[in-house]
Amino acid sequence: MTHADADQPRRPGLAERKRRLVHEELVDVAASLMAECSFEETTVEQIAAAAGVSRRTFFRYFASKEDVLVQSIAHIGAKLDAHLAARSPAEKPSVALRRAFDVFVRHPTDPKDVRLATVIVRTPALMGRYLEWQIQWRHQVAAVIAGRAGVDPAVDPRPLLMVSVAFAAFDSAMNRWVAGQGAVPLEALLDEAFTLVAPAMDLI
Amino acid sequence: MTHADADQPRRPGLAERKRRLVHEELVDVAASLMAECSFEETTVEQIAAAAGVSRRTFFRYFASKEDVLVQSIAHIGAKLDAHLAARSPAEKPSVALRRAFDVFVRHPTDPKDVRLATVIVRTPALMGRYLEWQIQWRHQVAAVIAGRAGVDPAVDPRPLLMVSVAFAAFDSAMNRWVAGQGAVPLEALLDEAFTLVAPAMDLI
DNA sequence: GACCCGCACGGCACTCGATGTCAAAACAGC
DNA sequence: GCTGTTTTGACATCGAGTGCCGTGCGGGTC
Repeated sequence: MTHADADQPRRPGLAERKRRLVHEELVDVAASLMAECSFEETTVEQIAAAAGVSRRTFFRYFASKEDVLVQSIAHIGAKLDAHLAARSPAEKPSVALRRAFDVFVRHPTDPKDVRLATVIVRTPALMGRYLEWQIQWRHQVAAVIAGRAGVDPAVDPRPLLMVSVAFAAFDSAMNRWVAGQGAVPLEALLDEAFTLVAPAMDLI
Repeated sequence: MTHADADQPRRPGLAERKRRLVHEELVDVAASLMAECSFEETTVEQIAAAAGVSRRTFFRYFASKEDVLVQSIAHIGAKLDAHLAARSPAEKPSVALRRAFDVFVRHPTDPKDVRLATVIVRTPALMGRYLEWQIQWRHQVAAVIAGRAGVDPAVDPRPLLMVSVAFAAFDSAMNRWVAGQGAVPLEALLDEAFTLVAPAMDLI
């Protein structure tokens, strides 16, 4: 690690802060290596060595090689349902859903986010893992939508369908965002995509 | 293999027919084993042994363990764009897309299809691989949609968005289909889902 | 029938991702 | 400085996936 451990080790506990540092370093090193070479060509051995830890330690921080990059997005997506639940039930679903996806936009745009998204989008294996997470989110968010409409998501297909359309819009925006290398703000792309498919999000 | 090689070895060539037989056997055995136990617990060793071939031969038929099940769907999905291209350009996109997805419905319903879909849907790793394929299809089908509307899919986000909505409807129908174990015909579920989101498929 | 060519198969060895085990090291609190 | 807990690294193991080579089988030629 670095030498910057000499400031106040007070608040979050020193061990915890070190752990976060190693975590961050692994993500950064991995994204860097995979941006240069491909995901497949980059081995866990290389990532661990570049971060200054052993291969075994790598797997104590991440369950799989894919997780090094996907976990960053995964923990953001886990907050989606909470953000949707915080919106007023009076809002139209299309508006509430659009606002819930603001959890993914950062101000100002972090170049590392663009790099991360780029590597994921162009690597089928990583996209696969990301989409696995998306399925979980879909059901969670659909449960919230069903709740505010007072229907049962197990028998009524509309909540999940509405949410799936929202994710289709999100993926469209994300793809255009990385295609333009982050030049066009993600917010604008989200607005455009969500507006186009809004009718299919207001099924209830 | 079996002893049933004594009929006319005329048309497709004997070697080719033997190869198809082994291919089919591997898919069937794999789906059966993975339906009993889980996908992860089932090893390639077991599948190969149950099919009467070596582990090495298994990988000459399938590039990966996931492919044993996903490849069956993959080769169907590869025909999607062709079926869409065969529709009249006068049709509304929502109708043309709905009809294109008829490539996935089989008459009568094959119980093996339901089993296959069930294993895939409930196994995250397999869903991931399936969704990787879906991304390819999305772009192919979007190219056809863009072509019939005379727009450039590289700059206009609408074709891909329309197709993504169609796949959201398809996935919804597929999920309900396996949830009901094939009792409700896939056609009816597709009709219902496509009707609900039709407005978002007629963007051009 | 003998020979040869092509091809699919099996066996072996190897890389790499992923996991369990264990001993040494780093840390926290006393 | 000592002790109990946690973290780490080294080793071993398993399964997925791949390259290489020898072999057996079918088909074609003389």
